[in-house]
Amino acid sequence: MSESRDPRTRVIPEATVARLAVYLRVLTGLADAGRASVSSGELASAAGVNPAGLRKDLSYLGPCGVRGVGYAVPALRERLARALGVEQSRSCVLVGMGNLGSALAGYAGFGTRGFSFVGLLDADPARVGDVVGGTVVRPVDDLEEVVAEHGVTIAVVTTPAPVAQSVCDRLVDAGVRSIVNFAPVTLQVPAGVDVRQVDLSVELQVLAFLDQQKGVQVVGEQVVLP
Amino acid sequence: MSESRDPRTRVIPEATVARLAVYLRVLTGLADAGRASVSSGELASAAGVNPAGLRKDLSYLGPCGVRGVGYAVPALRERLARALGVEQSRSCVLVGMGNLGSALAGYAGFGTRGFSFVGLLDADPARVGDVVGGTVVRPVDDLEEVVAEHGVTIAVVTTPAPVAQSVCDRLVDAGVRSIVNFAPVTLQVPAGVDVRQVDLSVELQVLAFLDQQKGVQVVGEQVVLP
DNA sequence: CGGACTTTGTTCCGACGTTCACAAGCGGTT
DNA sequence: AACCGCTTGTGAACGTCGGAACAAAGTCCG
Repeated sequence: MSESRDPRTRVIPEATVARLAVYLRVLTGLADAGRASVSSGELASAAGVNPAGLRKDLSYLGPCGVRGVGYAVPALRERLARALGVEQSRSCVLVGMGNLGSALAGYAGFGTRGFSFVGLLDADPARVGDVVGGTVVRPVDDLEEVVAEHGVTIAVVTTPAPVAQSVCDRLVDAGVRSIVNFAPVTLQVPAGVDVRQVDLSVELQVLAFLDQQKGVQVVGEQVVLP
Repeated sequence: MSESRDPRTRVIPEATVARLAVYLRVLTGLADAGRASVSSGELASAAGVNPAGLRKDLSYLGPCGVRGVGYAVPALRERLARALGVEQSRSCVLVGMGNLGSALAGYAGFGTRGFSFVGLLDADPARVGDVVGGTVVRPVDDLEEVVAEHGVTIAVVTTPAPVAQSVCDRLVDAGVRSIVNFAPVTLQVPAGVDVRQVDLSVELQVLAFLDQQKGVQVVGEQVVLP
């Protein structure tokens, strides 16, 4: 139940993992530009974080820089990719080929970031057979088959909200252990399954709140607090 | 520069604000179902959080429940909407009408959640003039005009990565203070402007990392940590 | 009318994350 | 070969966040 205190197993905080992914993106850009090395200050600036925090994040992977010089771009890039588990491409399925699903499936950037959609599923027969991003859309009934076929463990849900939970249940039963959910519902999953919720409405409402706070200070427009 | 310590102004943590938006979504569903009251336990279960944490979140708004009974659904819903600043609809602009931008602009759910896209902008002349979700797409050159026209303070960026920063700069110059960015780049903004980054690649990579960790525990496959 | 049960609101505490500041180490230079 | 400047890596303090236990308060029932 409790995590082992094994000092050899460095536990990496989830917040750090998310930032490592950002560093990896920045490093890929630097590598494409032909840069050989970077300092923590420059990397931190490009990633929008504190330099000391960045160094601490990287230190979870063990020493990977050279003092007085900085970090070797290609080596650090590969090390981050290995730590994140995207060294070789990982297979994903995407359920729900509406506008949003089609947009995600057609985005070429995932291939270069270590992910490939091996299954695109939709319940609408009119959409089945379409080719999006080089993959053919299959009926949602093939869900279990596709997951088993490729040993998929990661799924993206872009279905309408009312069916998201049932799709999620089927995915979990089929063996999927990690889900990104774009439907505006909170998915109920058993322990051991990770869900990351992406909800534009929530993002907008957080901004609206911050905006409102700023509005009081900047504009001076009266805002009645009950 | 520093926040005022005014005891009347309850400072609400950003993490709490994000959860309040989730509670609001759940409450709207309950209201549509005709429910009159809810307990913190039921709300917390539906939102996927701890009941005690939920009560603490709500307590930032002041007492809003009845002991021994629970929370009145319509009253709490309205109170949350007011706290988040989405009591009346807020105007937003969306820049970049590719697949993703079109998907977001066409999603009807934002209207019911207090947001309306009063401006849809794209650099491609072939897309200008299209009607998405009832709004006509205008050239990106109209950006400053549209923002000023409606007093827009919130923007959504769904452009290709290379132009996201320049679009962001123009938005900020035009007066936008809150931005949701879907482009896979870290936007540089002056102080006082809030950016919320949404990056599916990052979400997937975090899941890949967690997935990999689970794989070590379950499968027992050796993973060499240098 | 009083007591007991239910549910909220609050307080306390432990853990986590972030930041600052300093020591350690490497390269370049004289 | 030794020194100096630069950058990494780490240790410690601070603030924040999340969870659990407890007290307050209102309702329902006998």
